[in-house]
Amino acid sequence: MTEAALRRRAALRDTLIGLAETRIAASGLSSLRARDLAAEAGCAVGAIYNAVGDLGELALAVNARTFQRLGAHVTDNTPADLPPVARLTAMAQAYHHFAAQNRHAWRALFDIERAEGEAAPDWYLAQMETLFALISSPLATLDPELPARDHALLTRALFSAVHGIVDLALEEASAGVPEEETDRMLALVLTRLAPA
Amino acid sequence: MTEAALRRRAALRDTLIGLAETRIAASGLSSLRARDLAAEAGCAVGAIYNAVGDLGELALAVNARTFQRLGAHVTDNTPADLPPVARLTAMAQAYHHFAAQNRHAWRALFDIERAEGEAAPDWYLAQMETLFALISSPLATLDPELPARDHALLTRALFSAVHGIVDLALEEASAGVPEEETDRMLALVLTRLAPA
DNA sequence: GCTATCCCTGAACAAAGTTCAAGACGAGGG
DNA sequence: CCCTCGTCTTGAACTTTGTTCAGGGATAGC
Repeated sequence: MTEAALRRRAALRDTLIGLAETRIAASGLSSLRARDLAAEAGCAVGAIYNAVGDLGELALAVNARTFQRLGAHVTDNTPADLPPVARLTAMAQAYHHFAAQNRHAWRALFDIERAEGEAAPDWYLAQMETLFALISSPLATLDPELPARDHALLTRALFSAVHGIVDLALEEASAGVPEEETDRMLALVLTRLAPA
Repeated sequence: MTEAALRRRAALRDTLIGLAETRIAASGLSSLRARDLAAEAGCAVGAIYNAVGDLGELALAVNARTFQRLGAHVTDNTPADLPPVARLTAMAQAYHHFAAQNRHAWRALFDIERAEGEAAPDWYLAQMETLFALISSPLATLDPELPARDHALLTRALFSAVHGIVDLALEEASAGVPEEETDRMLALVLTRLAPA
């Protein structure tokens, strides 16, 4: 394959990822449709399968971008000079706000179903580690006595707990649970979890 | 419609729910297919749509049963005479075990996507309340000073946190996270959350 | 300018949910 | 016992969607 052909292919790939990102942000993962994409990108349906493996791969590419944005958002909204509990709370609330403002894209992060027993892709695990690392350090400051094993466990647990609270809150946001309430929930839980 | 016809219809409905339950338990929500069901039930595809509204409704019926079983499992595996923190831990671990032993059915509880902005069905909310009530009472014992508002918030938050921990743990169970580790995580979190 | 290669096109295929015209069936009356 | 009428059942057809592929067209190398 020649240079120019490779570039054309890559360009189409980028166009498609961009379109997919917009679509997912606007209407969710399930609104990703091959024919729509082809129409928007001005190419034939078949061309999509030359640029990306299939729609699932396209969704994964969007998820990779979303993960980046999520990580950046949390980092940017977590002042470095806060005491540990406040830091953890700020991070959790930043996570919450990102999820609330990017519902569809955020949902898509967890809605892609892997085939039974298939492992998560490496970049996904790496991104998870990045988020875990953010949690890990204030926890260590807070409680230097904690055995390494428990520390790792608690890190994961904290992330999962925050994720669960945000998940169910947004699930029922239609039922009128206001965002501040969720923020208070997060603060409440983290405050209680924090002191050893 | 005559008596007998109504009974036949109800019988087919039950058959279908049973088949759907088995299928979902074995291979997950996405393995529910109209043609397969018809073949197994020994009827034509069209007949399904006379017995139940559509496949989504069938999945909801299965979820209602799963919710019953989940509630019973948690209740049955939570000794009444434990001190509050131990009670909460026992409940969380019972929740975890049910989810682990009934992965597909449990997943289906949360995998049905409601249309944007549509409220959850009443029986779903009622079942949630039942689970919340189980959590609420040991929390009250533990911390009678907590304002009612915070108490309600903390109840929801606790449930969500446990749910999140179980969810991510099972998600990555393929990556070799053993069940005991998750049980320890739950115990760790609840122990820390408990004392005010 | 020729040829060989590879890409793009869009029609076709394969699932899957859902609908519907037509026939079968059963209940009630003659 | 048979006819009639309404209802249920049937399975083919329609729809939507992802994916493939044969064939035409462009492009690179000579």
